Amino acid sequence: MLQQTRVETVIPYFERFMSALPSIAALAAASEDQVLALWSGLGYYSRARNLKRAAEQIERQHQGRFPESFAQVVALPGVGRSTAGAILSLALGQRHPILDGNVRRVLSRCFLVAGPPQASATQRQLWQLAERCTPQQRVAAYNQAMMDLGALLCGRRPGCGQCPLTPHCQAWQQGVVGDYPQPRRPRQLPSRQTYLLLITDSEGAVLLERRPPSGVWGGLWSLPECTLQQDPQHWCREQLGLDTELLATLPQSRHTFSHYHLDYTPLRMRAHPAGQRCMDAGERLWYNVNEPLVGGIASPIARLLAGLKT
DNA sequence: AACGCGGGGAG
DNA sequence: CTCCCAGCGTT
Repeated sequence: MLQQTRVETVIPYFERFMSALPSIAALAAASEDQVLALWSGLGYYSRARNLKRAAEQIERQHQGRFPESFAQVVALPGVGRSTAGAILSLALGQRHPILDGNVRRVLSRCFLVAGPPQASATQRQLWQLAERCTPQQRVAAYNQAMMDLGALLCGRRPGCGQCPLTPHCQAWQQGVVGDYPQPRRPRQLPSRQTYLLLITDSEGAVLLERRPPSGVWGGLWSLPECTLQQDPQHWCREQLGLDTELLATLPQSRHTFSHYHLDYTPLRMRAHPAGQRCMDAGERLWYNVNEPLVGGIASPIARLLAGLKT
């Protein structure tokens, strides 16, 4: 959960998740829908699918006991070098470096590591520094301290006056702390437009459909979409076999992903009871918005559904 | 080496 | 608005 996500954001999700699925066995046995429902709103949903796969792998390959070697831990789905190092150093005291956003910032400033942050040369240099700086003793305390330093003092507006590393920090000695690490080059995000169809039946249930297993919002439940060039009612008849009437056009909103903008216009539509064939192999369902989540729902979709609650 | 992958909080 | 967060997997 903490990959690319702030601690304060994670805490309530973590509490809820651990209450519902308190063990590796429970997670492995849970449905992907339940796991995604618990993850809904956190983003980067492949983490949730990988976490469940990791639990299954531990059950199958490690007899349900969490592995304790680096090679076995880093082989778990969704666990890379830094996460494996964090798990084994913090939980078991093993000597492994970590390199998250906090450590990257501290090391970049301390040792004047230039270059684009994502470039492999920069990465290699930072990992080498992380390895060389990691002590033989008290590794858990060291790694935790590096992350806390990056989070509390060595952030966007650094508090060098209180930092214990200033005697060693080259950026501070040269007065160039603000220049490190080098910022990512800003990218121009493309935008995509769509209608989101809020189709309700005579009982007020909303039609949801499952998104493909890969890509944005993979495996989550979402609303039917059609392009602005298509006629929504015609589209519903052709694609869903539903006779509909258009009730209202809601204001356009923008949802920004890490790599594009989604400009969506929600349409309130009512399905006429005549045609009800739109349940394709469990990939579509009529959802009562007053009931608990049936699976993962992305935040913008959840907000729209919440607007339908009675 | 570059890209895909969410959502939100802080400034 | 912009920036970036306890990064990883795929191509």
